[in-house]
Amino acid sequence: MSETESLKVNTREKIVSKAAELFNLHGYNGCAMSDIMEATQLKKGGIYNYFKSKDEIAIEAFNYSYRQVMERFRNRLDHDKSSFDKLNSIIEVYATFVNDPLMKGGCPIFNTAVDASDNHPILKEKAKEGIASLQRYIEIKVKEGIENGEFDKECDPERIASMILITLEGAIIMWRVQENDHHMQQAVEFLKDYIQGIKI
Amino acid sequence: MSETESLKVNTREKIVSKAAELFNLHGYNGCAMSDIMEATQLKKGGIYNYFKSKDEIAIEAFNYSYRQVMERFRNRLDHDKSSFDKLNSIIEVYATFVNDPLMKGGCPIFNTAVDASDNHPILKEKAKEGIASLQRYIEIKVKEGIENGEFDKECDPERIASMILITLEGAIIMWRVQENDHHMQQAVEFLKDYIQGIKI
DNA sequence: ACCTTTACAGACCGACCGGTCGGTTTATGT
DNA sequence: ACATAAACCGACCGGTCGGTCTGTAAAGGT
Repeated sequence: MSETESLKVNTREKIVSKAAELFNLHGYNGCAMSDIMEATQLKKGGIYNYFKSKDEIAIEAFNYSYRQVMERFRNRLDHDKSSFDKLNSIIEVYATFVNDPLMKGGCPIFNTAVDASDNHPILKEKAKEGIASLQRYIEIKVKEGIENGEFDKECDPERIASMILITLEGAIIMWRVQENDHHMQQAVEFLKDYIQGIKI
Repeated sequence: MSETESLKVNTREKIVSKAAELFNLHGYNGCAMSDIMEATQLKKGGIYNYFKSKDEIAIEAFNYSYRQVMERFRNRLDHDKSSFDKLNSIIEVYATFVNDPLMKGGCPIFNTAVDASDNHPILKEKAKEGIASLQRYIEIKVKEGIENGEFDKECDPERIASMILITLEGAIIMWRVQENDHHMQQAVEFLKDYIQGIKI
């Protein structure tokens, strides 16, 4: 029983993780069920045994990716003492996304947002909420920095979080199109200066 | 004869301009021939009388959009005397894209880049080249500013052009997802400060 | 040993996609 | 008025999509 269940969970998880990667690389419409079938080495029946629709897979894949992103942040930020280091780490984690084999195609939250902004209301809403909570996450780090005297009291956490997200998002797009990470390097360099500038 | 020809041209142009709008809003795959048929009030045969494939329409639509973007820049920048004003205008033109009924969905060059970065090599290449030339366009304005003594000789035109594009691109994405232009406003505000900073 | 449940296969379906093509309407030159 | 050609229609095609359903093999419980 427990053996069966673990097998079930593994198969299901395999579908989700493979689908998450495919969706991140090619988008929702750009990835057909046949692609997921090939990636998971399963046939139609095997997949639809666990999910009732492609939508359900996509939503679960997004949740999976979201958790992965947040986990990366937490793992990395745990080692940082100062709020400044935490902001720095957020930027660096994003920069690593673009060439990371475990998360091909850049940040899945951003990619979902771009991909689903038309033609898929449910995913779009999830991406929208994902980005909003990402922004809150950064805002909190800035606020903590203000409270513990690291950052200038006059700086605007909402604005700083917004600029970080905008810049990284833009850089990821540029990287995808131009096929080199020159823009991303520049974005990282700029953002590091930027947060240096709010230090007291 | 001339009447016939003008009708022909008009129909063809109507297809291109409507398709350009649809592609900009929903992407290549997100816009079916049936959508273009509905928008142009033509049936299959009417459209395929002018174009031999959807691809051909898409490519011509991109060229059309590209010309429109550049025309806007030229029209606006003609009124500007200084290089600083020209840079300012570029930023403002981009900002107006997001709510402009004549170019719904933001900058078509950026949108094509995002939309076609997978799954459509030809369009991707065109968008890639389009963005590259957009960057050169901005670079030239910066260089002119350096030469005529407006901007700091030490500033890096390539870097500045890159930051402008990254920031605007990111802001457009944010606007599309979050459905408000708050991020765009912030990006514009930031960029105006940014180019203010390179003034001598 | 038998029965139930689960995991998976794969044939099949209707909808829709981009694209073709023969027919019909409409405008033009003579 | 008539012939010619361009503009346009709409039925139709092959292919692919997401999704369904039935069959089967294996595992587990009793």
